[in-house]
Amino acid sequence: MNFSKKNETLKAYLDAKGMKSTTQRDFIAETFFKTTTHISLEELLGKVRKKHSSIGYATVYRTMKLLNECGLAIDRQFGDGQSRYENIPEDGHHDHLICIKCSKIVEFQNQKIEQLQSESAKKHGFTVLNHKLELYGYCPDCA
Amino acid sequence: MNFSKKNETLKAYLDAKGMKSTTQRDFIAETFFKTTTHISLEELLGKVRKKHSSIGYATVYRTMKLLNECGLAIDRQFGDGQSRYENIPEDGHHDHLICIKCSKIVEFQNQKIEQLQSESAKKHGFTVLNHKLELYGYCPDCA
DNA sequence: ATGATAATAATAATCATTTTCAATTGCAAG
DNA sequence: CTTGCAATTGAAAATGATTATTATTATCAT
Repeated sequence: MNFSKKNETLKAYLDAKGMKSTTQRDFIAETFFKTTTHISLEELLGKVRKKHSSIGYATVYRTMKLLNECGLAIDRQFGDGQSRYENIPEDGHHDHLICIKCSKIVEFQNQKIEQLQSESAKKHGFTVLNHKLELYGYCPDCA
Repeated sequence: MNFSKKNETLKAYLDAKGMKSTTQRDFIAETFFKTTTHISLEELLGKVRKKHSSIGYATVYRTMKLLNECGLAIDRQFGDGQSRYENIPEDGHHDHLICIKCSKIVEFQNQKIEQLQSESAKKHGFTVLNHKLELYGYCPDCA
């Protein structure tokens, strides 16, 4: 996989802030870009440590905060007490079903909903760039 | 104000779980039902203690968790490290159009979207109690 | 290579939320 | 109306995620 565009964005952001590119930052970012779901910091650290076993918690936290700031990661809270970061997918946006009992998260897509959102927005003269749809309830196991 | 319907829902939920109705629970719920914004646990405790000064943190946390579980409160996280709860208005749920430039917020409702949400949820075996839909973009003035 | 500066890993500290537990309360059967 | 017992409570301790600290190490322009 090639993340040259994302890497470019990150590098530009670091430059602009007078920050440096490091082995750890690059590897954490690279690892994150390969993910497809909303990964928790702990899970990400696990993946990262398979190659670089000495990378610490704080570095992952700091790096993900950076990626969020430069628009490469979306910070999401699903109410289970953990922050998760979502890699911005190449193939479009997905919405979430969240179990309020066991915190299970299921992704789904519904093109019609997206379409209706655009209509509602247009009705109020809004130009929508981004949206967030979360449905809360009980999953099959907790119903 | 009269919250008989909400109180009924809460009582039914407690009954079904073999839980009891208590002075503290009732008062915390009543206090919460009067709120109109996203109140933090700490703020709610403050309001509650004006009348019942000895009610503890844990009881407020436990009660709000209950209200969330039976669909009477929406748990919201704004990324500031605190949980907030939103009281569900009597006249139905509102979705939000949010301007990323001037922060204007417009509420809207779309019955078809709600319907499609139910369908998506059912497809995954979820029972949805509440939802959150936020559309981010530019309002007419900022477009 | 050197030096100034930023970044890191490990650790401790912080802060919101949960759990624990002894004391209290609600409720239903008698 | 009392009694008995399970559920609930408040206070304090514990937990768990996140952040700050600090000595050490890595980066990069010179």
